[in-house]
Amino acid sequence: MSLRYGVLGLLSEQPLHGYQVRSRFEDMLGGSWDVNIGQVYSTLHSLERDGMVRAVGARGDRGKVVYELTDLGRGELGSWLAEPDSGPQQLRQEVYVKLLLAARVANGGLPELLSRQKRAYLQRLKDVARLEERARGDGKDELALLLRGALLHTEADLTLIDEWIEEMKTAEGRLR
Amino acid sequence: MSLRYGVLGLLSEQPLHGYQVRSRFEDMLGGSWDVNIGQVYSTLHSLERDGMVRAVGARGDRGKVVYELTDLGRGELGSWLAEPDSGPQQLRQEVYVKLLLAARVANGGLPELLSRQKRAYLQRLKDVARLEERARGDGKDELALLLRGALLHTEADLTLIDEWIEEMKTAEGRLR
DNA sequence: ACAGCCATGTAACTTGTTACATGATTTT
DNA sequence: AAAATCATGTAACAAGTTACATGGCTGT
Repeated sequence: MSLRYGVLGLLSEQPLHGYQVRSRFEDMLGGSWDVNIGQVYSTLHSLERDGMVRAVGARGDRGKVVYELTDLGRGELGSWLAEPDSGPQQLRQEVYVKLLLAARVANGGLPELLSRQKRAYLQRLKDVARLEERARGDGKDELALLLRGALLHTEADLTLIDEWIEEMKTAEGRLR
Repeated sequence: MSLRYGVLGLLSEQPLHGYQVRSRFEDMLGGSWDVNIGQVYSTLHSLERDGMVRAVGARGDRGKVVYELTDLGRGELGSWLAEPDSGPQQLRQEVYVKLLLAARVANGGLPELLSRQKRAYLQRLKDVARLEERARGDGKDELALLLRGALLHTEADLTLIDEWIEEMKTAEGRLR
């Protein structure tokens, strides 16, 4: 879904062809999403089918096909943007399922998994912090803000892991 | 992917049939994922095709088909559980794309979107807090921990939104 | 000439969603 | 007898990934 609206959003600034859409999208997200070029084209085709975009003019320069938003597409984008993201929190993320299952079926292995997961998060924290600094240096303020968000989320995951480890310790204590 | 491993994990405790898998899975996640029963069956079929599970015995009680883990499936589950969740932070979430696009193309509407989004998060915070209390009351400690995680993540999103609002104010100030 | 990028596309596949069809058993 | 729940499945679709095919243009 994100790519579909991403394409609409980028086209709302100016007409673009597929290859440009990809590079702008990746640029917008600081290269954190390797947008698949094949998917860009099928998204454009499906948007065209649905009357959201239209190919403008004949094939240009090197067989380029430039697309522009239709009124329908502009309206769709507008209402999507106006709507806040709700929907219940994603408990079904892979980590969560993994931790729950580990607690159920691999009780012996749980402490190791927790500490390994903690190390992975600490690494991610470093990576994200570095990316954020770079984005701020490049003057990409919006991207920097998003990376700040990623950092906050990673910190949340770390807190959760630490609390889990704590809880395991006290549960162990109760058993003795 | 989560459902695939979720099924493997649940089957590692004991053989189950499709309907049981769904109810255990939903129970495990506190009903926060309405697992589609059709998908449970196709996942079981695909796991069977890949040699991870096998139907045990003939059709029982009411046409029930009970599945059990194979050695291959047990091994696959084990290595998945042992591996921490890495992979770069999900910048490509719908909210992020939406906020970035709103900043680019709907500058006038951005403040409204931010405050609407903030209200949505505050509502989510309440919902999750209520779910967590209920889980704790029911003695579902692992689920309660996960919901605590969801709460921490929602707080992270709130912090991000607030920082964004702050940044917009100071940017406005610079323009005057 | 060749490597590498620009540019468009197709095919096969996986995960997940929605909706439907079928029938047995249990509860009201 | 009707409704709800248990139980298994299929079909059609949406979104995304991976891999491949094709050709033009640019720089070495």
